[in-house]
Amino acid sequence: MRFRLGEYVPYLLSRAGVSLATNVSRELDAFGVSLPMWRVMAALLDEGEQRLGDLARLTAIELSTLSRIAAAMEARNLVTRRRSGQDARAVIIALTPEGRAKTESIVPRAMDWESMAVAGMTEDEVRVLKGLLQRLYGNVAGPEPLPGPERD
Amino acid sequence: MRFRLGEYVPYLLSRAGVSLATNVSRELDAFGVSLPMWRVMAALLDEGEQRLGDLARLTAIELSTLSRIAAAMEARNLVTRRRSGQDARAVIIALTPEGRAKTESIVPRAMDWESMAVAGMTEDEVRVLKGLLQRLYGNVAGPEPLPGPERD
DNA sequence: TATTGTTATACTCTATAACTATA
DNA sequence: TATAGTTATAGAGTATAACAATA
Repeated sequence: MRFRLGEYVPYLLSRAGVSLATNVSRELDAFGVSLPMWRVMAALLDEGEQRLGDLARLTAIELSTLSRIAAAMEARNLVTRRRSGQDARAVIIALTPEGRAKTESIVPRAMDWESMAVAGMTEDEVRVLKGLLQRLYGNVAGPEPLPGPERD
Repeated sequence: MRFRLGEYVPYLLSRAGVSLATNVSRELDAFGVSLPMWRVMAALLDEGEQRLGDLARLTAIELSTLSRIAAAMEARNLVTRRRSGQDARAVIIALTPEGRAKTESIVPRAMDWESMAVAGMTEDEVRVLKGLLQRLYGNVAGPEPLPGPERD
């Protein structure tokens, strides 16, 4: 059984993701935010204010890393951090007006990055790609480490 | 225009890639190799010995990082480094017999990781996913930074 | 001069664990 | 006791640039 790198899904996924992330990071320099910061901003713009832990899951950023990123973003007036009223242990992260404005200024470029990534694909192919990536994530996400090759 | 995180390809790609990579890294601990090392080993197993620069492109690992990884792998007898005969500037990286044996011992588990990632997908869907990821990579790879939203 | 790698630096993210505050 | 975050530390990858050897 030969191992075919060019047909191996984890490789194809990683390679595409790394290359796209590298390009996007470079573009984000012009906006003065890092890629993880942009992910946080995009998540907050779409989903509204979030508990830090939920934001970590949403962005796939490790919690302690996100804690520091959130602190840096607060220092730059992009987000606020406040204790939850319901659960005083939880911290709610929310976009400031400045953060929202900056995020909205990036969104049009972000759409360009997506267009570039899927250039040459039909709308239907893009839809299929999104669906498959969502399903793949569902298979590999979650607290369970790695159940096994089949999940049924 | 609302920004839909759950429909945004770069996000879906990153989220899936990060989650899968985290799982795979954890599994690779048992083999005593890091994820970047496994990528290098898999590339060498499939494509044969490579110049360092080609290996960097193949694995999407930054060149200076790969240089250090290759040194570490050489120290562990997984690969050899030798100067190319045709171009004495170039360094050829090749699997040692031990490196090859270790790589081949990982391959079956690697196939499991892929199976887990695509669980629930038909063979046809997997084929489509691979094709789309390859095309996406083609759109975002290359020396050109970011040409624009359309490439025609 | 340009290219291939190596090395060094500064920065960032991850993994882990210890710790605080709250539930 | 368990959970939500914070903080500290060690390890590793990235970006960048300076450098050596070769083309």
